[in-house]
Amino acid sequence: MSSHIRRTMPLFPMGTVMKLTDLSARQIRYYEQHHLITPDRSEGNRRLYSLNDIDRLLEVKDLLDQGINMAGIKKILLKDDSQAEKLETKESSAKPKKEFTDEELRKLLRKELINAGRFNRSSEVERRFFH
DNA sequence: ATTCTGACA
DNA sequence: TGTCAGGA
Repeated sequence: MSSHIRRTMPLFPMGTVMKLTDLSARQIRYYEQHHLITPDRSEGNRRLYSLNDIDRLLEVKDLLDQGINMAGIKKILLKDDSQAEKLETKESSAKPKKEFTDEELRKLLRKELINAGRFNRSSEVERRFFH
């Protein structure tokens, strides 16, 4: 019931998302313009992506690798959204999409924690991935 | 060093 | 989509 805040919490900068998804910054920003993702912004106007954003980008990459164009991807993903909303409104949300192994996340997140941890000590992130 | 927006030889 | 400029 609070997993939502976790998956929507703004966590990673562009560089990390690029490595995690294997997509270029250009592509990632392009998909945002097409409303496939809506990352938050830091005070310095830097994009901050959530775990949901990562999952969404990986779905986009899958469809892309399948030869589907932006129009098709939008149709598929935006349809998923309307369905997900109807489910949430009905109390029954089920979206188990863990595309990463804990090791992968820990490795890529360690650097984030070194920085974020400096300001946000013993944060939600640390408890989630290192305990 | 990293990311951002706008633009296109 | 890549890539470069000019800022933050």
